[in-house]
Amino acid sequence: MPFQQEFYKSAFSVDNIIFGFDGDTLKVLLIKRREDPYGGQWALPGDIVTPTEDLVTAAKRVLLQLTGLRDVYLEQVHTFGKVDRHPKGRVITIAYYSLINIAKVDIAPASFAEKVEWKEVRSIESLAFDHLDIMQTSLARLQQDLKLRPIGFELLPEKFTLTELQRLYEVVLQQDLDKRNFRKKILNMNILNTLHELQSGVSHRPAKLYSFDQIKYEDAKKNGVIFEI
Amino acid sequence: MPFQQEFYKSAFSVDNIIFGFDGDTLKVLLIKRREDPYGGQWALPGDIVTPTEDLVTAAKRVLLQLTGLRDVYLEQVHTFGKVDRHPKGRVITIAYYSLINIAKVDIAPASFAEKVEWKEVRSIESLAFDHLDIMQTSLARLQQDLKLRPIGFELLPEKFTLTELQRLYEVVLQQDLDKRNFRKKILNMNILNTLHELQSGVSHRPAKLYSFDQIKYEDAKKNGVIFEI
DNA sequence: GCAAAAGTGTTTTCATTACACCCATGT
DNA sequence: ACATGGGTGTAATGAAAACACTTTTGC
Repeated sequence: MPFQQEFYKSAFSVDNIIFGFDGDTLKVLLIKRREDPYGGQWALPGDIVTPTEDLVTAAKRVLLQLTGLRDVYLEQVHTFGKVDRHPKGRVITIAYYSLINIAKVDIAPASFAEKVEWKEVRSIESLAFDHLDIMQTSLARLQQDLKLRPIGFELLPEKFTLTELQRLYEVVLQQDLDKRNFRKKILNMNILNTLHELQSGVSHRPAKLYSFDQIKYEDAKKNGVIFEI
Repeated sequence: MPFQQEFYKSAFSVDNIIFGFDGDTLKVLLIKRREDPYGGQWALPGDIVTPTEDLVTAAKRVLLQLTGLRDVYLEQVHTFGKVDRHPKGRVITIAYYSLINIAKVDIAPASFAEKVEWKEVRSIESLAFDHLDIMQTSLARLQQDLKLRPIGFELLPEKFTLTELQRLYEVVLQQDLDKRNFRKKILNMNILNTLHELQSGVSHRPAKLYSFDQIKYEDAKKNGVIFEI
């Protein structure tokens, strides 16, 4: 550890809450820490922000290392800075959540981690540092954002069925939604492209595929359409 | 400047967006900086967070210094950390907004400021550092929060009239509201005490005074009442 | 008695909710 | 032919919006 850090013992880091959806449950990407403090425990991936790097840049760097993905939906959540939150010194951390299409990712263990794994959000009971708190705060924020912004699509493949979309909302918000009302609401907003293409490989009537259209969304917004689920 | 700071040139600060309402306009407390960088310019009050101090503690300290107030409504907004946002080195800053009753305050210039003044939010066109951006982000957040949480009262005297409350909402949200509908909505929530006391010193029919009741609010919330304006 | 803001209900409009059956495909 | 999820419309309900006149006080 360089002298000035040893002395001043003050630094800032980013922590990433990387959400993924596998069609059934909401997951978050965790690492198993190799070293102390909290060696062997599950934690959120994160890293110290270097002196010449913007906060988002650092968050994107961690994300790229772990998932190989660029251009990912990223949102700053909150900054956690309790004096004693890190046993080795003063580290305040800025939390970012990101939404990724879980199928696109082939996760690669980073050097600082023994393992990297998708864990079901609902099953997580403890994490290193104050990461459980951070994760819960981020989840609450995701739930809030999901209702008011068209970001759910970030968690799905580019082409998706309305049922898949609905299921995503149900899982994240933890509430059941009415099928007909849900479809009406989404389709009336006019923010989706109806692809003239069907689901395949299912043993029932295949569903129509849709994709989110950013341009349509901007247009709709101009015309006073307010996204809300 | 101590050696390790000179060397590492990395620090974190808090900046406070202190909102006040004078019955007519929304104001924010600004300081005129005494020293460079940005000497002579208006800025948000803030300070470096010491190594042994929590973030909220630092924010409260700045607030106390400037206003003499403790126990103030305080909310973390966002963290600003662009590499070049501070000309003297790397300083990331955590923004907190607070809501205070403007009448309670006798503002005291802090040592680092030439002047401290309430400025109309709408009239502010530039500030030192990235403080304009910070202020605008905080205002947007306040507007959002004001609609969904019973925090408007924090900006008013303990006893207030419904017209005052309505005016506050109109000014902050920048939209007109219907008098009867507004009253209906607020009173139906059952979160106010009707004081059996009237306004005095006005040259028209005096209005009833009300106060916000936290206990009533908690009760209402339990019964499924959702605060929304 | 006039100016100024306080106070008060009803109707209309619109958005949300609740709800059940036929359809297309794979096995 | 049966199992599985896909796809569709209407009526009922409740919340939000629109709207105008009387009341009380100070001057």
